[in-house]
Amino acid sequence: MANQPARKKDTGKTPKHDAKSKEAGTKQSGATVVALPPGKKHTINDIARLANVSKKTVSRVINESPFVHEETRTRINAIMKQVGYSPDPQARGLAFRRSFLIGLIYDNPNAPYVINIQEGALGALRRMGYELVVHPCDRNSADFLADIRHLISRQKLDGVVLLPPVSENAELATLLREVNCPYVRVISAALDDPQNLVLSQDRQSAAEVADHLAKLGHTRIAMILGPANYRSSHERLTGFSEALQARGLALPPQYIAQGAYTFESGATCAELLLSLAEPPTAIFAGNDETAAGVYRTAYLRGRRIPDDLTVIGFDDSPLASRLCPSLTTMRQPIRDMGRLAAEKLVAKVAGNIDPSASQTAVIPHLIVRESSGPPRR
Amino acid sequence: MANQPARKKDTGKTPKHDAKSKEAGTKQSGATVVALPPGKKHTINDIARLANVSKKTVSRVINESPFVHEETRTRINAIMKQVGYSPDPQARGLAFRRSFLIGLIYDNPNAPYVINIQEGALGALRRMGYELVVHPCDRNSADFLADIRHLISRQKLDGVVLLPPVSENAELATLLREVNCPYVRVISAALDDPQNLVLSQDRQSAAEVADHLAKLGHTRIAMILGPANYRSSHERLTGFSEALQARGLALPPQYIAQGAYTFESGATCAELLLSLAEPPTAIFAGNDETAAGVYRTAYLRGRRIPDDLTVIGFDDSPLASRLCPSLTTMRQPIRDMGRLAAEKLVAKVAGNIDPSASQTAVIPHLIVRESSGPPRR
DNA sequence: CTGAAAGCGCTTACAG
DNA sequence: CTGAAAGCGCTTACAG
Repeated sequence: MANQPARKKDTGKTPKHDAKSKEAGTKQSGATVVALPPGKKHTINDIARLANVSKKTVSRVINESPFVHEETRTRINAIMKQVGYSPDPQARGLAFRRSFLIGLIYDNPNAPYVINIQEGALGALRRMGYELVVHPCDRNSADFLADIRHLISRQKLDGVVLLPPVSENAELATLLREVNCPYVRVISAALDDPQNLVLSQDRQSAAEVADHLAKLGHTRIAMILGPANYRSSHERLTGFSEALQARGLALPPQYIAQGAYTFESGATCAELLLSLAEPPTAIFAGNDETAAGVYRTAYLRGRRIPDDLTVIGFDDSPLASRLCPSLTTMRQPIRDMGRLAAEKLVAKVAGNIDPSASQTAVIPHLIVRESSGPPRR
Repeated sequence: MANQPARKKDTGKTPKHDAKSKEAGTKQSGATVVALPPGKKHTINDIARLANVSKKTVSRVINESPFVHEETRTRINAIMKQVGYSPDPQARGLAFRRSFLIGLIYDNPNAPYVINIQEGALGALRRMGYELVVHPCDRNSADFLADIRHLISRQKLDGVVLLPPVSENAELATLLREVNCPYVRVISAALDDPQNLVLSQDRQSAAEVADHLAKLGHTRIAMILGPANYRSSHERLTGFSEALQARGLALPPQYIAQGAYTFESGATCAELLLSLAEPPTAIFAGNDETAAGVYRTAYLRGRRIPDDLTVIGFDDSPLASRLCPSLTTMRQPIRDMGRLAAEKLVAKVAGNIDPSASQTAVIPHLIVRESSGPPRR
């Protein structure tokens, strides 16, 4: 690399700027000026002057317009890189009438879930020149919708990602369509146009749990549900009970407990289930939090997991591997879902509705740990 | 309230606009026009026209300038409220040469910690008209500093909040001072000017743990440290050992294990400690994750908590109450720390260095649960 | 392929 | 206490 032949030395081009000399100020010496008063950023005008073109041409390079001479483009790009120029997002947004801001709207899913979605989305958004505005909210608040409407108009969000359970809110989706705000819903059932969804495949996942339990030889199998108004709860129940049935097993009503995806509800429901005359030998908890609640009850009652009771979770949250015994659970590729949602949303914002991305779904799989085993004879 | 006398009805003021009729377009009928073409937001010009003042006066009201007639202010505020006007942050930022964006920079603290800080900060920032830009990073990456420098200049961040462990990074602090970016470090030791800190009081907290163990009657007490290059690890050790000493108890070297604030390190260190000829009867794990690792080892070795072994954590993360037995731990008011950091930072950005806020520290306290008890005789 | 003019929605000096 | 002009850093039509 160091001793490349100096070719094209005879091109006849004069790379020096024929300094227009107006406005060029102190910088019209031969050498390219890089330094700037501290705290001062280069602007598009600086680049234009350095490159000896109009700011419009620089703008074209920034926005990757095809109508720029290859040589010009290369030169301008080099200069921008050299001085460390990056266009001001605010000025850009103002002129574009766009914000390059994507909202992340969520209510109450657990912390690891939010963090993972967030980091997945952030990675993708940064690459594409967007930033993320996180917006925790309360879907039961009276001004839930007004609050979000205000956020969107105030910040001129280019789009929003919705996490369950707010992703299931039909009114919110309607509002977003009304105000013409592109959105992607991370959700467990196809409640919308595929282009607005990232699907989490809860039904298939629950079926995998059923399969695992069936293979272990369990016949007295119970399930703890999530909140009745959570779609994922419904999906998991359907997938689980259908798969059991397909394997000749039943999920009788007394083995279905109404939980709430919480630790406390898991403990309470397990209490109920383990008090039955014929208690189940396996419990599919709605999620990992619920499973921890089941552990709690088993602990208090002196039931050993998995010898006396098999427990399965859902999420593979950090909690799952910290419990003793470690928890068998379904792993959701949550980070990927965040990334996918971001990519899909930006594609929509940019106007390319990629049909291949239309059926965005993600494949979870079972992580078998210590909490599941064959039923005691 | 409902039947207040209608006073001031004889003020003689005509609230109607003597429409200047130029530019007033179609809206010059008597009634105030609120509706707008869908997707179109009101601008400062709309408000000015509706209020029959210059946009500068509206600007003064927005920015709470004292130089506005009270009557004028009231009228303009009413109009803004009525049409649901809020100034465009991008235009505002561009003109102000400020972004109203605060960065949250963190590397690797656990998810609940980040979420709580985030929501605490967000609550405060929103009230003050700022938004939060979250920025997960990798402090071991080669371009760690360049990455952050770039983020700040690209987004023109008005300030940043630093979370441990990056808050302890001296180079980063130096960089921030160089580029003249206000910052607040959430940190466990006063490594900086008080106005740049929110202190987490790790030393006092660890002392409280020592006190609890002493009162229970433990004499063979061990501690698992965090990473050597984490300041909090040092603080907790100092606070713990000094407090033990003050109570006539020792923390001999063989009872000090080098952990890493992780589940795995907790398990490994516990293995070591419990293999000693005279194993400790109590272990102060560096944090809750580490405590979970201790639980794991105790579980595998058939040691019962708290009968055979007392375990104390630090953080009161969600994990603490989910473990069986539930974990005695120090609760840090993390949400408050996020709020405080945001408030402090904005005060600095706005130029008021509130001296009363200079010693911002937060008071943790011990949550006694099931994992601590007297030593077995 | 390139540029001069006008504008995005707000603000800062500068006048009154 | 109030306003007309110019500008923040970028873009969109509109011309060449």
